[in-house]
Amino acid sequence: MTEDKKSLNFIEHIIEEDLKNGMNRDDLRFRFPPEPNGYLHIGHTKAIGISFGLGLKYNAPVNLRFDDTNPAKEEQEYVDAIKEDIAWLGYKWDQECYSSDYFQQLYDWTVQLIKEGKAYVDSQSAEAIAEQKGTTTEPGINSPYRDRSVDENLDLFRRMKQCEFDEGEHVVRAKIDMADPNMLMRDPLMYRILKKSHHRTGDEWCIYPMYDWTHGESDYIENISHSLCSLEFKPHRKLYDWFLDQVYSNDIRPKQREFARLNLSYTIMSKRKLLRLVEEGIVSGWDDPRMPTISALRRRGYTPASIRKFVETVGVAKRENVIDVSLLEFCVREDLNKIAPRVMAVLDPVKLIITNYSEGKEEWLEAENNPEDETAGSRMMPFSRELYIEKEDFKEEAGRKFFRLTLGKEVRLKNAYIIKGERVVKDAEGDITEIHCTYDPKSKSGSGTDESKRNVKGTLHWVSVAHAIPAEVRIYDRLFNDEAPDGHKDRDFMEFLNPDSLKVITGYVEPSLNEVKPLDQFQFQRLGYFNVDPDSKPEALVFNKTVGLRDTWAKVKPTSEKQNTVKTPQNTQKEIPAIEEIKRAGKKYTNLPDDKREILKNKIKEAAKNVSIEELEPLFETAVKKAGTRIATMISLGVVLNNEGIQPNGLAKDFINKAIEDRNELLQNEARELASKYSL
RNA sequence: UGGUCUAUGGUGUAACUGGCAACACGUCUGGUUUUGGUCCAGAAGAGUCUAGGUUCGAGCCCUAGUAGACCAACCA
Repeated sequence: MTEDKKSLNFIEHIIEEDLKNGMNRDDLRFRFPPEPNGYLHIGHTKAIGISFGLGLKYNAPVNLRFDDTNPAKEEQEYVDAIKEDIAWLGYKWDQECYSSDYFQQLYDWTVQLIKEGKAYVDSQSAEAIAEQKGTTTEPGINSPYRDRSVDENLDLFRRMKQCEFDEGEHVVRAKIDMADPNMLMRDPLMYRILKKSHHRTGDEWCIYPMYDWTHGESDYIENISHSLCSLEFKPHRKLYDWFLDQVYSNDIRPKQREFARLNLSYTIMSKRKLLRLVEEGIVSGWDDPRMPTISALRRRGYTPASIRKFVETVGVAKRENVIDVSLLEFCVREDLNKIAPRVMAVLDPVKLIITNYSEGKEEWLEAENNPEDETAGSRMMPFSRELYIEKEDFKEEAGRKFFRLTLGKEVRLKNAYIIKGERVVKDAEGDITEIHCTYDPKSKSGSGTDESKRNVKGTLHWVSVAHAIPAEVRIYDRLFNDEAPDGHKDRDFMEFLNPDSLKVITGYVEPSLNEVKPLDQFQFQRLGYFNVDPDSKPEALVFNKTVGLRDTWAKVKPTSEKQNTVKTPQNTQKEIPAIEEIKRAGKKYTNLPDDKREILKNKIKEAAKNVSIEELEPLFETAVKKAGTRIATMISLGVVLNNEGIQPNGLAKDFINKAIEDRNELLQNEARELASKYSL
């Protein structure tokens, strides 16, 4: 427990503080409260990771609570999917709860509030109520029903429950304050009539409690100590506390705290928008591997561990954030690198013929399954005269940086022999149909000869034409071309769809893959991580590309050689005006140790090259106050004068003269130097 | 035209009650390597939104700005 050196996030600080102030460690309890109205996505994993992570850290129970107060949107199907996803992620909940379990308790509490004059039945239309609500800048006005008698309220509320009224005829409201600057406090709705069948309570109820009235009370009922949610619920906290005050006696008092939700670049998280992708057939379903849903990630080959690592790495804070997908990709690669067996697959084949290898001969060569895992063992791979290699791995002529096969150059076929490119056969269009090469029989991998250990620059993967299994391979790219597809006010996110987000090709995989099962994961060597799609059948294999290997070659490749690479955003350095740079530097100048000061001084000089004396002048005045700014300004002045070849006068001259009197030695020196140079 | 929240390298998160800004990803070198992967070593990159103030000393405290987010669903 104490060896946990990692710094705490702000929520953990709050908990530590509570513990220090006397809260019992055993009273810690958390919850994850999804509404079962859709599938969980990567954004939810943050909330899941926070609450369940806290549970793990403090060895505290975490409830899974379905916030099912709106039968119009919720379905059992989603409940099941959510449970499956959370379990798959590897988290264990303590109790499985439902807000609907508390409907009776909530009803009873409402009766109590009505009796205390803190709630009333309003019989106006939704429009009228909205109109009276006021705006953010003007207070609302009281409902004409606000002062109904307790008895009348009680009677109406009872009859609402008996389903004597139609939807919209009456609602129950809390009597708080129609002038509160927080709109949520202006007599918020507690109940509405909904004549819908609920996935758990059926037709038992026709009045359903609203979120605000339900959430805090549910936390209270379950003895939740810390109720964590995303930032948009911040304004709800006041109401959360108000409702809690009405029923609170002296038990654990739940605390709502809010964190910033997760945003991922190049994707969208809104359930509504994701639904649109599904309904309009842009994707094949909620688990289309291009979707950000957990089920899609699972199908695509992401591992639970990688997602948990991702959430942990992303951290928890209160400011808006956009996480780059490259971090998610890093997390899967890191995990898969350790566990995914290596195999060979050629996805864009060209035939390679070894002319000095006997026709009809075949050899079975040993190949290790995972260099990162000694226990993974090895397998045998068939080798023969005709192989497939990647088109990309051959060029008739290439520069020194191309480590792959060219005419007259040697490369190694991984786990096999060293070969040398001899000639190419082309079709009528001039496209290469065959590459002919010769091999060095003494160079067989693992044979122990000197030749077998010889190092050549390049190593290629390959499969034997006669033995390879054709397979469908689905290659995914990001669904959107824009970093924040739904971040544009005047443009629909659908405009940013990437037309090339899915490519289906036929590849050739080594024969050891003939017995794969859905979701098995592999590294196709030199290409990336792939898994077996549930659509796969023994006679028709289907693979998904989870993520490519980190590819430093792709970056140095001349653009003409690149194909279909997606433009990634450049790491643009923030542009800071030179004068701004000088001001900033000055601010810190005197606080720095000598060696750092020297670096800073050079920076100032560099910046000053782009500054004119006019731009510098305003600094003379502000410089009077701060020693650091004075000296930065002085240094800049030297550069500027020199650049412009002018004599300092006016403000500049005064500044230099004053500086000679300054008690800061550094400044004095700079000033004296200038003074003597321009003989002032 | 109100209220609430937020502001630290390209991105994300740190910095215990004020003490010369750290970690991860990304980027760039070099080494190892029968994966242009992994691994190892190293580098560059911010002076903490702006302007003031308090202090011997401010990313942390105060004031005023600026920018962004959220808030007026019988949704959660």
